[in-house]
Amino acid sequence: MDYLEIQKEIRRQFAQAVRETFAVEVAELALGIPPSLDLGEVSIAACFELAKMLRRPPRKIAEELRARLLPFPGVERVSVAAGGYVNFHLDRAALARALSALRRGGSRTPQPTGAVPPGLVSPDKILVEHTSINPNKAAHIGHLRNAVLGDTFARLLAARGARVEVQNYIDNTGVQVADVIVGFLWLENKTPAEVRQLIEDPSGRFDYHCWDLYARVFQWYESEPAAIAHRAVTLKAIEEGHGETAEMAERVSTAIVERHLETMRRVNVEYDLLAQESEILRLDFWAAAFKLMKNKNAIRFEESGKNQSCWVLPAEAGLPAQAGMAAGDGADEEGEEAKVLVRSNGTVTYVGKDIAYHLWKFGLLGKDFGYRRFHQYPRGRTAWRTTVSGDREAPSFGGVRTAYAVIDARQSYVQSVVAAAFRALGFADQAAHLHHFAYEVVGLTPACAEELGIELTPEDRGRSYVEVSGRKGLGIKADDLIDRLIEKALEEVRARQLTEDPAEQAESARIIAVGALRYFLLKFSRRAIIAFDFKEALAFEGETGPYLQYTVVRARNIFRKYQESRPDFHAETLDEQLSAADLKEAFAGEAGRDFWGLVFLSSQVESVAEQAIASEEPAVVAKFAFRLAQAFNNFYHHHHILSEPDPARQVFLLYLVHLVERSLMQTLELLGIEVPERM
RNA sequence: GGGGGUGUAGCUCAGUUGGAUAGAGCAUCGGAUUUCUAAUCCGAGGGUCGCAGGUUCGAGUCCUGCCACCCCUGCCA
Repeated sequence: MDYLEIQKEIRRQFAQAVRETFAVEVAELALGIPPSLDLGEVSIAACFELAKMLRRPPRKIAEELRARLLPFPGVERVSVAAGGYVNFHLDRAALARALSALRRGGSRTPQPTGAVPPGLVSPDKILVEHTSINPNKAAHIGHLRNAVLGDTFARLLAARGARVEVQNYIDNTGVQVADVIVGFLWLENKTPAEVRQLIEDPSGRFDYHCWDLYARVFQWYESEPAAIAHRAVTLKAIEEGHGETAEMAERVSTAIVERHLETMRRVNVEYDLLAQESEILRLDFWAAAFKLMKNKNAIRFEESGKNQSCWVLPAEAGLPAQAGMAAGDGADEEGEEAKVLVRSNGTVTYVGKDIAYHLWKFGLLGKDFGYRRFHQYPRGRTAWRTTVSGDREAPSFGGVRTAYAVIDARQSYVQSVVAAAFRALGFADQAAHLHHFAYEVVGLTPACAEELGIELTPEDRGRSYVEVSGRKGLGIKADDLIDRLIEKALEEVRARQLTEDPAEQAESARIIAVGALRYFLLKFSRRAIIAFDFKEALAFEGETGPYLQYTVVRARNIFRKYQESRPDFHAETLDEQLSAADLKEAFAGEAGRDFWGLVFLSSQVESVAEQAIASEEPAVVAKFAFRLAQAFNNFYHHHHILSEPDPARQVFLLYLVHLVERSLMQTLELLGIEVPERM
């Protein structure tokens, strides 16, 4: 039995013991870990609760239960501690053996992939939507946080056996794209041919050009308010989907999407499907959703009032209370406010389109996209893109029972509107499986902002962070940051003189830079606002990705060196050289405790992954990886393995190193962090 | 006005669903390795867990009321 199985068994048997002894049920039995390994590995505090119910001292209850719990497979003994904790002391040799089996043959973490054969709509498939950047300019660090969180979450789900489909929503017909097109047409006076040339120019960076252009368009709108009229005209042309303007928008947004995919590929993020708003429009997804909502009376046409001539989702539908001003001023404001889905001019709002998209995700729309291949990743995955008429050999997408949408916390209200619409339609079950994976934005520390040449007010300087602004062109572009990280990592790699080969140096620098970045973005819980600071983000020491990578390299160096004189050696066979009695002895007593601590920690990878999924918190895995690495580094300092004179003990130490290396490696794969050959 | 979030060491943050003696990293100071690489390890100082009540065997964690900061509250997306 591995750790997860033992936990499950303890829950079951403890509940049963309580039932049989006291004829009461314990609900949601929480398992803990005692403060010291001497007190056991699994603890239950339920007896304090039971004491009240049974009117008996908790310690007595614990004692009574303890007697009933043995024999227990995988558990050596059960003890009662402090006022009434029931603690389980696991059979160390047995757990180590189970862990070896679990870690054998390298990582069995399946790659997240959602490619399901056509026609096979899968209710157990899980959809993760992330990234979803407006395709009108280069990606920035906030987008990286979204993508890395979503990608890591998808990896976690896949590692726990789920079939995962990763979608990236492309709002290619929205205002933000329109604004950039306005810039090309009226600020730069470019013809479609010239824009195409700009896209294809290998010496420039099209996404960076758009970044600046977008900011210039906003300056223009501010200095000449009349100019904003161009936006509506352009947007209308894009939505209608024909003519030169629409073609330009299509070309520009596709070029930007390609840049985004490349940027994300650099940080080990891939997608299965790009779901585009243009197809939601062209294939009348909205019309289908609209009809559905009308038929089920989920929405209402307003004859009067401030939303006159609009179709709205009424507040009664269960919208969260956000509503208007207090009625005290005598105005005829209503206490509750409805959400407009169709404007008085007949156009649909963003929320409306999002409802249609989400209905499709759950297979509730009765319509489907066409699909065409868009990008082939080197490791074999294919990113598909929605089209009007599709490719016959395309796999099926959507039609899931559970969907996660990684969207920043500012959009919580809008996301709750989508769920409310689901409930109003009678899709309560689907609404409950529609998870808004909310995370906080990335800001800049005032010092960092000033370093970038952003002028700050004295008030701003006092804040812990300042907001980035795409409209002002203020922020840190993802690729610039990655470049800087690689540059710094390369300096460090060269300084260590481990290799002369420039290709290996470059590869190591890339891996280290990406590891540092991904860990930096993952180590904060998703509700924390990250105040970005170059010093912290570029750190390679302490609680960082490179620290984790270095730990794995250290472990591997031991084997590398050991193997030099023993070419036939295989770490996989170490397990066989140790009997149960050997293991039992090695983990016993004062001396064995630290060894055992390493194994016990290593055995928690799966349990930590489950916890991260349940709490939708990838940081849990990041923190765990760091703890495991720290424990190993401490061990590494205290035990010199290659010079160990006792051969039996040396085998055991090698065995430990191997277990930790496999476990840490598996954890890093969950985090999307690679490990270089040498560091 | 209403809804949501946050408040823990000088700084940046964890805190396993209410449990056993509040923890890391950075920064500061002091130590360690002729050895499997120091991108490492050990140690020290540093805390009114925003404030005040409450709930109970037990509260950083839950409930109430304040205070501070942030976000949302569009016929923008």
